[in-house]
Amino acid sequence: MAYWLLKTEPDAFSLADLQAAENGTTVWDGVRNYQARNFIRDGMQVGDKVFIYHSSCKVPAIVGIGEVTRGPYADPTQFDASSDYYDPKATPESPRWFSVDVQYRQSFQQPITLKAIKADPAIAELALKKSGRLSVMPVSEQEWQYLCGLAKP
DNA sequence: GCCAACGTTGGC
DNA sequence: GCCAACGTTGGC
Repeated sequence: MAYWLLKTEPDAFSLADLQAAENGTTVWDGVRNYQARNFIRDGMQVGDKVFIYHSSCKVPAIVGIGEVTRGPYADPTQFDASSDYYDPKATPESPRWFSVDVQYRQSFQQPITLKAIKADPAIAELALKKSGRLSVMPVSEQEWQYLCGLAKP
């Protein structure tokens, strides 16, 4: 079992939207970055825990937790010509992009803000601090436990 | 809305 | 295979 951080823009899809979705579950589609794709395709497994991070908003923060409940599998939007995420070079035989299903687990009473994360030397190695633009990134078990402690003081 | 960081594309 | 141009991300 591994731990991850997934970014989402709350204006487009928030943790509350995940909670409200059917079965509290959504397809995490539209990842179009190779490094992020590799983490999904080669690293993610059913049962993995994910932090949900809100980006491009007033208070960027880790706001809660979800769990991988299916996948990884080929991102269906890459084959959909009407989708913003359509990729004409992808085929079902050799898909280029991958998705997982993510199910809602919990919302933090106290979100862990990017400001707090940046100011905390205990998590200096967190990928979020180092590679600001990656939308899927691994989190170590130590980082996971530490951050959960911050969220529920 | 600005701009820095950085990934991707395409000409050579 | 290099690298300049370009586009996107995302904090502020």
